[in-house]
Amino acid sequence: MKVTIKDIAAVAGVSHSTVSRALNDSPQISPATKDKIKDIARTMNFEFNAGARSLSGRKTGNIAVVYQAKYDQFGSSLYVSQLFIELRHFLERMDMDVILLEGYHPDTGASNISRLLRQQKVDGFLIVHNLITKRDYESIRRSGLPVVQLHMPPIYCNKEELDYFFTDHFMGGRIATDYLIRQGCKKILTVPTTDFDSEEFKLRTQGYKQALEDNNIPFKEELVVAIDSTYLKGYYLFNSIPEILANVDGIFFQTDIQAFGFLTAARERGIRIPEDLKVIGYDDAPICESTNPQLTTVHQPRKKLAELACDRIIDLINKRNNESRIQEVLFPHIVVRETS
Amino acid sequence: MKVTIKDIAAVAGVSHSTVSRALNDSPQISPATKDKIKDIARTMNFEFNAGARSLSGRKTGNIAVVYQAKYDQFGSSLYVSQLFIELRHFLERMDMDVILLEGYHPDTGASNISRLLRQQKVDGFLIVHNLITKRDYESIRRSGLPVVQLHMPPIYCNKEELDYFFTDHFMGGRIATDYLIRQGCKKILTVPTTDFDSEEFKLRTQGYKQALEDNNIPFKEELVVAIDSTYLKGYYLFNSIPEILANVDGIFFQTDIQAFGFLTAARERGIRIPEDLKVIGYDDAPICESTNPQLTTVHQPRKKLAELACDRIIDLINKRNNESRIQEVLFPHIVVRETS
DNA sequence: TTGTAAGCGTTATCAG
DNA sequence: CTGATAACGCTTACAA
Repeated sequence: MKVTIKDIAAVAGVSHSTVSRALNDSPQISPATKDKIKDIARTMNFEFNAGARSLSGRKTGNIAVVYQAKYDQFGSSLYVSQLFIELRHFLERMDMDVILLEGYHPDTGASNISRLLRQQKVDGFLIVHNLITKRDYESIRRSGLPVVQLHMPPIYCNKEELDYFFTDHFMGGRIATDYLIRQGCKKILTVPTTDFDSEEFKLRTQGYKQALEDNNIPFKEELVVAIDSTYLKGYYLFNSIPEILANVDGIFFQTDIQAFGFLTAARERGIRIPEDLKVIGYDDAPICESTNPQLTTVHQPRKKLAELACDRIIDLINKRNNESRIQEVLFPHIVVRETS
Repeated sequence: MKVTIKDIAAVAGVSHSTVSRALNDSPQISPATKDKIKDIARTMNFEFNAGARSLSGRKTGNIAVVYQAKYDQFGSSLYVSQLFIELRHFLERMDMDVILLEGYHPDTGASNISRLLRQQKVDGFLIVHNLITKRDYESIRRSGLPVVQLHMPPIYCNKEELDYFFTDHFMGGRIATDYLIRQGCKKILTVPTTDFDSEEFKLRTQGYKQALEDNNIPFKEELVVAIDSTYLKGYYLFNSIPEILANVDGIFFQTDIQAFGFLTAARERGIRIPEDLKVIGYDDAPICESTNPQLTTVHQPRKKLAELACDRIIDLINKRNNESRIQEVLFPHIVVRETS
């Protein structure tokens, strides 16, 4: 039923090792036989048996994408889920399958990374998760498998030891704030999220501070108000901090969904945006174009990020340019729409 | 470095086959040695080598989840992505890894199902996709691997041949409409999506018709208006069909996100909901609680669905109760909130 | 109840 | 350039 290299060998009248070499493009096979064998393989609908291949020391054809499930589909996880679509997209093009999982078993807390390593199920790790243990990074390193860290720096591992592709969250916060200042805002509120595990929001807030300083605007602690990354919390911001909002002329929301909720509430109250108050979001989620007015936001180059990460991990798997780490921090940029 | 059953055998002072049997819970091994071996395996941090295991005819430990990527994160794919979280959740508890992929290669259109089959990379298929070819279903059947169809019936395969777990979309449309009628609505608009590939919306519309008929309300073609499953299309419904909306006292949106957009527009126009107009959505997405007023909607039992499907595929993989198909259609139910 | 040995499909080493 | 052959780690008759 299943066709193996031996079946092909029989048809081609050669040994199975010749078939293996031919299909793996070994230089020691003559072009003629190579072509013949490849033809036969194609017509017989041959695919390498994944188990056998991995057993005899070659690739599994699988990449683990390790992420952190957050159950709010509308918060930061929205960005991650979009990023994931891009990742799978590139990997599929390279004929890699994706094993998607969380870092730790939901019940036992056992490390999925260490399990996959011992099972030898994958050829590399793409990590979109900042809370992987030092121990796990070390296990991966000992195994010799490649890791690429994505989106955010790890907390329990020195990032210099890794290949990584991040977006510059500090710069994101800075350009967002600077943009509002250049639009004439003087009293700017920033709204990070209450997801305190994520370094990214701290960085955006630092960028916010930096922009204020650059423009000689004194920083005020009370103008940093963290709320959950949900529509509803954005919506009810007027209820939770009315005095602050009354004295503000610009808001930098650190996720789009918060801004979305806020915009709805603002319109109900007749607040004119951007005339009375300018608003900028973060992520450039598809939802931005849906708001009314359409949301000005900070775009994170998720597609580029995914592409770089996939190219890199494939290179590492194939031992190309693997003597040194590649570490890139991409700049976000502002997408000007109607709220600013 | 990697620990194998031979290493364990050496420590335990038995043969590697005894170790294999013990760890696989073979009845022919004495409880004493079994315990001893399991202990050693645990302390040595042993895991079966996935490649070797699959080669020698046993399980890969992988399940393919085949879905259809839709790039609008806020439409029907939202429901699917939530369903996927539930699926992975259950499978992870059973120590299965998930290979998530689309049915067909984005560039070549080659079947991923047929590839996985030939590569022998997975133990079973969970299909959340209605456009898989007949040919692929046949390949799976020939391979002897289990398939469970989820959420929606396949278009190119007779569903009676499969194990499946669906929600009853017809009934969903019917109860939604019937509920509006019992709230006093007489002229009810329904808004399916323009995703014409998906049978589910046709079924919901049929359910809508049935409810009208049950209540002796004449069906009118013009009261079925398909729009994209986006916030914005919902929002602009007033612009696209003003006359129709003026003469309607209830709306059954077939996805929540459409209703969400509509509600925003309605409030801007001072339309009182539910007093002037009652609205019901579909899916019970997290966003429902975020709308103002909160959206009454049809809840699809996604968690239950995921659980049933995972249990079933595990049973099938282990050849339990596999003589006949299990086919279940779950009923959705209404979650009453504030728009009705 | 346990051990021995063959075999799964592939790659790699060594001859020729 | 090609063919035998061993090896990868595991399961499973078959023997004991």
